[in-house]
Amino acid sequence: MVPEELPPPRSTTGEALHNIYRELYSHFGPQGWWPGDIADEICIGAILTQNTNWQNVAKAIARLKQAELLDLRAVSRIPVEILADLIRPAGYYNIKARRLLNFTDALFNSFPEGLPQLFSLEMDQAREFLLSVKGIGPETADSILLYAGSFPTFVVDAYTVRVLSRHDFVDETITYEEARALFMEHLPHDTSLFNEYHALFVALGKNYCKKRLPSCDRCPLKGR
DNA sequence: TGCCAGGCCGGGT
DNA sequence: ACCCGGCATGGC
Repeated sequence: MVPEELPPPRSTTGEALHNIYRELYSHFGPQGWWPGDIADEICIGAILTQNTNWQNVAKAIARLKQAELLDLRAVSRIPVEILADLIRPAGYYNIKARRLLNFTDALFNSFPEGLPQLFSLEMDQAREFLLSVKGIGPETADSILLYAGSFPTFVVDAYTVRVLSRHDFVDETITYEEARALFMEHLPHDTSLFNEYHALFVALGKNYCKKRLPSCDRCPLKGR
């Protein structure tokens, strides 16, 4: 969603969140995360990228694609040891292989038709289901809902909290659900807005708001 | 070279 | 309800 389409904010918090979005968007432009990718690949990527650089995840995804396994039904049939070896470049490969199979097992047991059936639920119910899978926490669940299911849920990650706390907008000890509620309560529930906004936080965190080297001199949010 | 990356779980307080 | 160690590869 382009910032010009934002409806007028109804609170000072909403206004601040609008302004942050406008500034990030004008600086980085639309990010277009996972636009044409199929839902299966997005779910797999969401699990593989847990605490991991996307570059490494891309290597693992390429290996799965090469093996014709970029597909949840196919993944569900692979022995865990083989899967672990395939995704090795993503790091934490043993635990992530187990998590991928936890997900496909739970998915096809509860929803024989797979993702379309899961995504036919109400968002909160689909979220509950995802959170019940061992290895899927709130960020992974929200990523799957937003980027694979096109549900309007806000994805909070380490970058989000770091950016907001560096600019004294929230305390750095804020919980996941608190941070998510901040966005859900003060922004329109729009999938394309939440898609871009999350990706913009990542862009800022990677390029300016790094963990070390707080060289915020050129930060687009400088002074906010 | 060491630090970091688009978290989450399990055991201990 | 928090806190912390473990999980692992590859890039800068």
